[in-house]
Amino acid sequence: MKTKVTIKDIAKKIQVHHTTVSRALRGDSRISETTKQQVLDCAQKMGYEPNQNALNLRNRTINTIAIIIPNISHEIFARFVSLLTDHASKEGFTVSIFQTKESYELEQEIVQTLIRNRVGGVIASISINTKEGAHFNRLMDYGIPLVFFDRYCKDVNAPKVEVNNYKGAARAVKYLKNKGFSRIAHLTGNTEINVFGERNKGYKDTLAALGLSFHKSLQIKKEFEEQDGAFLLKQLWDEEEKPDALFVDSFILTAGILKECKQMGIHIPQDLGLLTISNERFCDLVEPAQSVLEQPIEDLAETSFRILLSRIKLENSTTKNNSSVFDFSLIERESS
Amino acid sequence: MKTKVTIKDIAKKIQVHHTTVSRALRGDSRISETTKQQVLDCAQKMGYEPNQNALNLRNRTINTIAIIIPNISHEIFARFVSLLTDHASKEGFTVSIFQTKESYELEQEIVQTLIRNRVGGVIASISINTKEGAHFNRLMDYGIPLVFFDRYCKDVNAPKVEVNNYKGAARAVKYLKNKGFSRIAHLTGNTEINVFGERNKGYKDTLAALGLSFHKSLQIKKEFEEQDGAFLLKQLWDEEEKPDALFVDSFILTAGILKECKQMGIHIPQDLGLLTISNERFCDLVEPAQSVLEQPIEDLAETSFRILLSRIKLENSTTKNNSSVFDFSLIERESS
DNA sequence: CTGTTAGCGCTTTCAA
DNA sequence: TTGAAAGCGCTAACAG
Repeated sequence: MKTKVTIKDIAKKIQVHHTTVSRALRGDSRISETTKQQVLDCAQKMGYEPNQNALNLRNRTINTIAIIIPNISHEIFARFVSLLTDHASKEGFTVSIFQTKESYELEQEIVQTLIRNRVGGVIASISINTKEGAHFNRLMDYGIPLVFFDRYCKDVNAPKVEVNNYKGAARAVKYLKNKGFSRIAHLTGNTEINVFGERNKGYKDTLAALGLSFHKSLQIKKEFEEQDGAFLLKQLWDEEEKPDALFVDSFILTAGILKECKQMGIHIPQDLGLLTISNERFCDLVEPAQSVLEQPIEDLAETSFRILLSRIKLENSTTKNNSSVFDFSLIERESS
Repeated sequence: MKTKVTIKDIAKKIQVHHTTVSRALRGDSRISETTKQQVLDCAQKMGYEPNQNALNLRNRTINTIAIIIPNISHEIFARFVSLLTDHASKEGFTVSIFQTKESYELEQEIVQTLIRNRVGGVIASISINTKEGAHFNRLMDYGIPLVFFDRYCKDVNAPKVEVNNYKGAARAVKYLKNKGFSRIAHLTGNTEINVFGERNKGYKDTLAALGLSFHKSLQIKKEFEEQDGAFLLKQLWDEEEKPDALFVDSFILTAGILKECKQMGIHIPQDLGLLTISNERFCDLVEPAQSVLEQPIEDLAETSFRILLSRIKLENSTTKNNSSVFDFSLIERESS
């Protein structure tokens, strides 16, 4: 208990100055082999571990990067984090994960914590309730590199790594039309957020382009929950003109919809086609197996990290704002 | 860009000593209201943020706790982390998450990183490949409080928060027998790990107690993957005496099993009953809806944090080793 | 090859 | 009510 060994302890032990110990520990070439060995042995024996806080303070450089996400228990974020951690640890970085729980206030607090900790870099996907990006701008004022992925603040000038949501939605609508559906509704989130807004725009534009007159966009302006799906379905079913297919922005909603359909005796895809944006594993296990638009998470994670790393290394390049856009993959299953 | 304001900058600005600034910032009662206001205003204006590294170094106390888990993309861990973060942030702690990816080596590295960072406390669930707990003992040597949850090292004397795996397995076997199944196989992980070992023991003992002669335990000694489930099922089906029910330790395996069953024309639960230990959402959406043994994650998270917090506060109480054990919930659905 | 000095940003004595 | 001095653990610049 209470083994807190410092370089001074080692120094005292073997009768040299603590700077010598510091040098030996870092393999400075100017230290004699004998003392170097002595120091190393002694450090080993005493169970020395460098104090990272002291190093951070001294060197003003921190090998920790932080990820800010709405909720780790969404498959897409969990997998993104997992992949990103792999990349980061290969480069000697430690990754800390922070959840906003879709709260603007919490997001601001988190960013403040990161500034105080002077983290080396930040990768973020903003909460559904975030509109203003002042907190992220402060982060960059402090010289902390920032990269957005998926969801971002329009008023923050940071690199973005994202999926082409407009194109994806267009593809979804075209696909559903080809499958014989013509009354397609879109269940989405707050369209003031880039991802939902662009999907909805892609949806609307494509309906128009294809000459489909039915259109109905329902927004959920908070964190998605299963019951929202059930609620929306009932609402749609109460109306005079029902949809014959749904383009859904989250599998959580689809889960609620599926359960409600079972209750109401709605058959999928005969009565209602479903196409969901989702990276959930097990989408193919549900009944019926769900068609999905999948994000290329590997690409997103790899690219986000690569861009962040380059920013961290050339600490000052504010100039070019290299962003990346990838495409969804459409996976056809039984639900459409 | 490059706004790094320190208390000295503020001090210079308003012509006082930097210690005065420090005091004012922390609301020291001995500072006059006027200077206090001046300092606060100035700090605000200059965008001052305290340097947490300096604080940590100075105060030797860190408001960060770390969670070590095998893989964040397992629902149970994701939800545990999510809940724990909530509790921690309420108490002013920041949570960092680390994944071992079921690698012993990575786990050791992570623990070393945490020692170097002098984190305030650690909550851990060990990797499948970890047998020795020397690294965790070093952590405690450094005076860093540790609490295990779910999976732990037997040779480390730290509080443990877990589920009664023996009892859960016993309950599973009894339940399956009551449902009319008699040839029950157990698909599990490395039984040298506490959770798998105890489940397997509970399984075997209960078979014996109930007078069931068929018993077959298959272990997967690495991270579970879907294909393992398919593989194990085929293996079981090749044998002369087939099981009529499976007690499965992870939904990932069950996913593989379900797909293989579909291919092979095995009907569930008619040909084969299934009961899985799982906290996956959407277990009720798959076909057929899966019966599960669920862990009380809320209790686990809340208790783990509470114990850790008490350890952090009374930094020295090595004496009483308060652990907790909870029970599984059995949720019956169509698969059994 | 090794020791001295100074300082990263902050707080805590001890004096005034 | 404020200032001066010292130090948390470490490294870098400059001597020797």
